[in-house]
Amino acid sequence: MADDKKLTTRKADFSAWYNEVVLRSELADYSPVRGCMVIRPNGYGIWERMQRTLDDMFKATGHQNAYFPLFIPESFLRKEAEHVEGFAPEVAVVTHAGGKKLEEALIVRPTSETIIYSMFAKWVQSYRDLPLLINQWANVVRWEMRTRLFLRTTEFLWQEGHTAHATHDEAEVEARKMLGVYRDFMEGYIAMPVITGQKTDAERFAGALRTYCVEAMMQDNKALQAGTSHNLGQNFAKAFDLKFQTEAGGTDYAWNTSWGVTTRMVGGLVMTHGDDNGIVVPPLLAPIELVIVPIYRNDEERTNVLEAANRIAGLLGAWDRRESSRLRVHIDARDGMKPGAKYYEWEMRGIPLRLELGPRDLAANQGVLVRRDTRAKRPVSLNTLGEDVAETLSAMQRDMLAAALDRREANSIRTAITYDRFREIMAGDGAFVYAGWCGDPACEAAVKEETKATIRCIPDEEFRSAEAPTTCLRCGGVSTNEALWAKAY
RNA sequence: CGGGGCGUAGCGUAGCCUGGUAUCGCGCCUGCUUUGGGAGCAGGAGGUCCCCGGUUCAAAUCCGGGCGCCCCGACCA
Repeated sequence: MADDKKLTTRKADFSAWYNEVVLRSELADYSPVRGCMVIRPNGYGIWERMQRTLDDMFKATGHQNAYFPLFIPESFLRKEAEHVEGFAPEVAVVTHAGGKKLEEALIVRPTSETIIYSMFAKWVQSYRDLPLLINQWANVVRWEMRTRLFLRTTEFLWQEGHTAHATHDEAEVEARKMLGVYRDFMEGYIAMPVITGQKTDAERFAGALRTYCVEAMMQDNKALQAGTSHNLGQNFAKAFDLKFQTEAGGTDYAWNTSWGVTTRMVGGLVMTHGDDNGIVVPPLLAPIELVIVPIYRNDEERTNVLEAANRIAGLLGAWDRRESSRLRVHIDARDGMKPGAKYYEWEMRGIPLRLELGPRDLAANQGVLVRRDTRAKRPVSLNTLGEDVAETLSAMQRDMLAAALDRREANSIRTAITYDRFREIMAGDGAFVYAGWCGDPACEAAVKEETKATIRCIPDEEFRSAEAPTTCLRCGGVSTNEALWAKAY
């Protein structure tokens, strides 16, 4: 009777654990169409909070939202040579509509560079029209071979920022700035520490000059690319004739950037914080921060406890945490379900705090407060509950980031190792390995072939080792870059 | 696309070898008793056994064909 209630443990089978926990916490479900998923209210609630937070951050950095169409003329994709090569294999194409074959097939956007820069070309004439800073929230479709809930689905939700600038350097600053926004968001809200850095040519976005990324370590020591930001140079501007008159009176092609994060972040959240009891949602992203579970043995107690629960929920809901947001409180008043069963359910769903409230507590003017991350219980006075809850939530938010950071560093290797040792590590538990690279794509490819590990990025200064590696991990030649090597999702 | 597994009630499954009343658990509904870590009893609802064809008096079961899904690889946020 017990076994089917327990999750497969992370240790036994991380991949099976992930699938089960996503389904059982009701974040998402499979759809009738292969590779697509339905995002259920629990999952969408987290996404909505991610969206709202990021959207505010984009606005604060001067961006405006707009919306561009789902369908793009097939010919647009072909205008940028590298871009079409990168995306053609995974593009869904509409050939028939309105009962007729279309004269020109339409592609379902896999990303919107082509349609957006073709429109920018109409809107930009002068340097005075720059910079143009646009973001859109949208769905995109990429026909993937193998899919996994949230991590890789045929259709996914994302935001894509697209900007146009007068100079290369200005575009570069923008690309780096938005990478910083992503980092702040992931560490500050998802409590998911990331390494920032630059992609090698092999992993660079098709059509970009340079691609920057944020990479996070999951609990199986694999890397998750959680977001990317590209300096597109003038590649798309040239393809779509996005020109402007310069201050000096000449004409030049604009410099573009694009940057995006997706619903994949929800998967990152799950694999960063989840445990064998379910998911753990960081307080700032939790649709419900505190659930009150009333305990009673008869109608009279039920009436009293629920009355107290409602009073408390009302007070907490009005509790001002200085940023003038309200505590998001839910009372689980379902009858005929034992308190223990409710505990398990809310733990599976990762709700940050639980307040157990029974007759004995009321008599003592207290409740029992339980943290989801540590599952630690402690009695709290009802007189100071607002302060206690607010403090516990911020402590939990901090502790979750710290724990994830500790785990990442404990599973990172910065000392020089032989290639044989590297192979052992990648065949075993995996790790983030900081090691030298000669710069030759052939070495990078050979490592991938032999170990499944890839260069996740050339880490930014702050993440590099105190002493730079001197030799290439694979060939032993002179290292030109310190690289972060890991297996990836 | 290669390898593996699986399609039987909402979910998980037994039955298939050896053809004959479709099994069990969870969940769901009703009632009563319960409720401080996954409640108990009683009653009840729920099925194109993935699809099409064949063999047979009779097919979940045997035969042929198809479809779908999941897992592992090659491509990718």
